[in-house]
Amino acid sequence: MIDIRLVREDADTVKAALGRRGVDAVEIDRLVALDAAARSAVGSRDELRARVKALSREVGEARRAGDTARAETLAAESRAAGDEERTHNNRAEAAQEAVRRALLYLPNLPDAEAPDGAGPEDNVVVRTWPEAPAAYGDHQRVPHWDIGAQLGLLDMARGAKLSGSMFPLYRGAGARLVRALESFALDRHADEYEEIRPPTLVLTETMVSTGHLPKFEEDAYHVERDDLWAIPTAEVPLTSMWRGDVLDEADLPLRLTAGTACYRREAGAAGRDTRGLLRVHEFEKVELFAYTTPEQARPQLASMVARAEGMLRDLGLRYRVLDLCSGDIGNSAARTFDLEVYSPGVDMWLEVSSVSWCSDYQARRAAIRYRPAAGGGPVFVHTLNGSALAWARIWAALVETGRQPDGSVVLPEVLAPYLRGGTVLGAG
RNA sequence: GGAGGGAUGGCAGAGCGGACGAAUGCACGGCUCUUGAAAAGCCGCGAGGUGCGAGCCUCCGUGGGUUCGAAUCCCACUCCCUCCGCCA
Repeated sequence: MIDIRLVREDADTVKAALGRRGVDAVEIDRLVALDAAARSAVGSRDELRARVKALSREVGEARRAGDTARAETLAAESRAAGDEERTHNNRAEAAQEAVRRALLYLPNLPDAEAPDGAGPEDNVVVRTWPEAPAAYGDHQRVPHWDIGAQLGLLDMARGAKLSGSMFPLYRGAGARLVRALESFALDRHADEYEEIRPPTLVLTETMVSTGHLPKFEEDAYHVERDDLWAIPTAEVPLTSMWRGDVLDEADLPLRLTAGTACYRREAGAAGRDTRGLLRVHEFEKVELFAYTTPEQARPQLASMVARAEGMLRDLGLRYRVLDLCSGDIGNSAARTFDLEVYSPGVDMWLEVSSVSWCSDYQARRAAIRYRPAAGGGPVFVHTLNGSALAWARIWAALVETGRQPDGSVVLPEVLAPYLRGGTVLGAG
C-alpha cells in the first residue's frame, strides 16, 4: 500500500499519479476525509485512556496510603471514564479499519518514467530481437496443440478429463521438456540467486502482503476447509519469507529464485486465447525475486530484465520487450517490463515474463524493513520480481519455432544437458 | 490424533496484578584510553501513531474476558519445541 502520510500531506501528487492509471480523484478525497476522521477519533480516545491510567495510578496510591474512601471514589470515577473510553475506542477502531481497507484497495503509484497510457494498446515496444523480421516456413505454421498431439507430447483432452479445461497434461518428451526448462533456469541464476522451494498453499496474510488480496480474490484458488490459497506466482511466498522482519542493509540485495506451479482462475478472461497452452489454470514458472534498498532497485530491475532476455536469446526465440504504460501496470508495481515471444504456429506474441519493481508498496503491506548502515530507524525495502520464465508458453513457442519440414521438433542446444542429449522430438 | 512445554526489543533472556515499554547480556552507535587496533571504561540505543511543542497514546503470539489498573490472572485460537501414534 502507499504511505498514508503522502496522501495526507500531498493529496494532489497522489491524485495525479494514480490518475495516470485511471483511479478517480474522488477516491483520494474520500480517503483523506476518512483519515482525518480516524485521527480525530483516536485523539479523543487517547485522551480518555490517559485519564483512566492517571486515575488508576491514584487509586493505587490511595490504597497503599490506607485511604480506602478516596480509593473508592477515584475508582468509580475511573470506571466511568473507562465506559466512555469504550465507545470512543469502538468508533476509533472502525475509522482506522476504514482507512486501512481503502489503502489496501489503492494501487501503487506508477514511476515517473513509466509511459503514459490507458491500456495494453499504449504499451511501448522498447526493442525486438532479432531486429530484422525473421522468416518462417510453412512447416512452422502449425499450432503447438496439433504438434503436441501428433508427437504425443501434450494431451489437453486428458488434462481436461482430470481437472476441467485449461489444465494441461504433458506426456513423455513433452513432460521432460518442462522439467528441463525449469532446471535450465534455476542453474542459470544460481550465481546470484538462492534457490528456494516454497510451499504453494499459503495463508491469507501471505496473499495480502503482495497485493493479491483482498482486491483480486476472484483470480485465486481457495482451499476453503483450511483457508489456504493456491499461489498465482512464487512472488507470493518469497515476499513473505521476511514478512514482519527488520533486515540489515548488508543483507541487501537479497535475491531468491524459485520454480513452482502457479494457479490462476483467469476469471476475467473467459474464452479469450484459451486454446492449447495460451492461457491455462496451472503452469510451471521460475521466478526471480529481490529485496533491495531504494537505490539498488533500478539497477536490479534492469538486471532482471537482462537475465530473462538472455534466456530467450539462448533458447533462440524471437521476442520483444514492452515498457508497460501507466494504465496497464499491475496493481502493486511502479514499473513493469513484459517480455513476449513470437510463436509462429499461432502467429501471436505470447507474454512469457513480467518483471516488476514494486517500490515499497508490498514492503509496507508486509512490514519488511532494513536498518540503514548509516544509522537511523528502519526503512521499508523495495521488492522486485520477474519471471524467468513461464514455461507453458515457452513450451508452445519452442515447439512451434523448432518444427521441421518432416514434422519433428528440434530444441535449442542449451537444453541438451537437461534432455539427456535428446534435442530432437519425434524423429523418425 | 494424544500428552507436556513454550511464544517478551535486532538476537538471547528476566519479569508473573500497580511508576514495566520492560532487568541483564550480546549486537549496534558515540566518546575516553592507545602510534593504530584489540581489550577495558563511560554514555546512548525497540517500533509505530499523534501533536508546533512539553507530551500523550498503542504494541510483551492473536482474539476475547476479569479488574479502578494486565506482559503478569481467566478463556479460546494460532504457531513453535519434546515425546507417543499415524503416514509419503
